[in-house]
Amino acid sequence: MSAAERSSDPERLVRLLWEPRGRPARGPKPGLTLDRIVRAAIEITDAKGFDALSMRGVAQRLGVGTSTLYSYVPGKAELYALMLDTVAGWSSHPHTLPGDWRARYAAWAREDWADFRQHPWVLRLRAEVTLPGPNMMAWLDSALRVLDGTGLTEHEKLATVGAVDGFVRRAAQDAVEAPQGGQGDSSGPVTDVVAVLAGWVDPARYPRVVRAIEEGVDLASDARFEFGLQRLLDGIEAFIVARAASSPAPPHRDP
Amino acid sequence: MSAAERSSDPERLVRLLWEPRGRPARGPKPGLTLDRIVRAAIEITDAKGFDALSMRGVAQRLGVGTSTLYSYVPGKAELYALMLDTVAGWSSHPHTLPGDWRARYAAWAREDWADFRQHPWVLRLRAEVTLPGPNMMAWLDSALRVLDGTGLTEHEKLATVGAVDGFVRRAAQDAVEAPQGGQGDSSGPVTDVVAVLAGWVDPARYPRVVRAIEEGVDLASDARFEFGLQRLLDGIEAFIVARAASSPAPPHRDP
DNA sequence: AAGAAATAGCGAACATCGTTCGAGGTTATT
DNA sequence: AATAACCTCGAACGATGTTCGCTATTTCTT
Repeated sequence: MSAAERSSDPERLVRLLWEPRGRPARGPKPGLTLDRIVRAAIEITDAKGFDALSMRGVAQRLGVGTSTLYSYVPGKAELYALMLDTVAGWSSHPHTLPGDWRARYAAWAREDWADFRQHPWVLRLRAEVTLPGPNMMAWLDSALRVLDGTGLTEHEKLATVGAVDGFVRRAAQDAVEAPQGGQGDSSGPVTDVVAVLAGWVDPARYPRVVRAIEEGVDLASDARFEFGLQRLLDGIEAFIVARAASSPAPPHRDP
Repeated sequence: MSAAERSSDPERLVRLLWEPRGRPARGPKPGLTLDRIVRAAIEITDAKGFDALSMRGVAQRLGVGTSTLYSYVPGKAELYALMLDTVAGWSSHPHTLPGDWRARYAAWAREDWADFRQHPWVLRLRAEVTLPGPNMMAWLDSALRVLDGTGLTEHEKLATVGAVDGFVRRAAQDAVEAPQGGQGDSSGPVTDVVAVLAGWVDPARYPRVVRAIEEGVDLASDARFEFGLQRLLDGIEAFIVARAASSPAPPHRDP
């Protein structure tokens, strides 16, 4: 059973994520901080990949014994949660971006699209962490705020945020898995796999996939990303416009 | 470094996924089959969760020594790939569903939406496996086939498939992480986390999130899923219609 | 000032995991 | 019969996350 699955103490994780961290009343001065640990973990993961992150590695980077970390973090699952909330803090809040809701969502999506490709391990993290931290929550609140005055219900707003975010993540995952990644480097194990694969796959069985490949689809291209994004935003905008036409739309509600 | 990250021999994985498996020329009769191993792994994962899957567990379930598995599978990463392609075989091919492209995509999305919630570990698998198998490829070919005659380019078709799939995955992940999951059971560690969380989060800092919660949003509700799905399909349909209007649309191309 | 309490640091150990090795047994070809 | 190819598997290797017990340090209590 891996670290990310253990249930552990939920309250401790919540406190760790949400409680302002202060110096304890007694005992020796801590030589480390939670932030330094999380930062070291992120640096390692950025440099060597998600699977290269280990508690021993983090400790070594910080020049402490491995077990020292456990005075600060209950376990690796909690470290994951802290890492994820930290990177959530990097994203700019959608409601501070310029333009109307559509421009703001598009800008947010493009920013995430770039970030995910630069830090692919965030995609892995999100698959393992379930508890949101303060930064994630603040970001979500901002994303919902962008939809103020659109006439959408709260349910619809949340569904909208999820739809856009889901699209971005899937597109980024495709791009990360893509053989070339648009970087011009055609060597490496991934490309090898595709090359070997090409020898085994029967073109007659998958004519449309083969045709797409022949036409040179690039899973990591911005054009592909933009197409999906615009279609999605089109659908949302059409709904907002249609609803506004069918009922008066107050710019702000007051009960 | 975890099993899923090792590069290993790409060709061996490709052969394992793609080559029809026949009895070897000499040597004793194999007591196992790849299918039995994969099936056992899926059963364990279904019953005890993704992180409870271990090579030792699979061997034990099959009544063999652990190292025996390595005559059939190079490693756990390859087992993951085989598991994923096996579940990909469960999905019905979109082009065999009734209706036009929109009805077919909606039906596929709903099917996946149900499957992902019943087998949440598939979401974890997809985050780790990058090489597609024959079933996945056949499914993709079918999904592209549904868009025949829509006037979309190959790039656009692929982007469309990815957009819908991304939406479904994100919605399913939300649903899986949701505290109640619509099952009426409000105990368990996840709910504990939310309960504890409620005590720490400051409503004033996240007014819109709090309001959504107060209005009783259910991340696992079908209504939420349908809303996002329909908006996305709306956007795609509008694009198809607009393009058809601007240029003659041959039902089939021929060069 | 002195003792108690609480915490930090950490080496060593534990349990588990994926994986490899090598010996011994089985089957089909030569 | 001899050989080559393969299967099986106990034992071991290396790595991981985590716990334990001890010492040292700082602060609170008296």
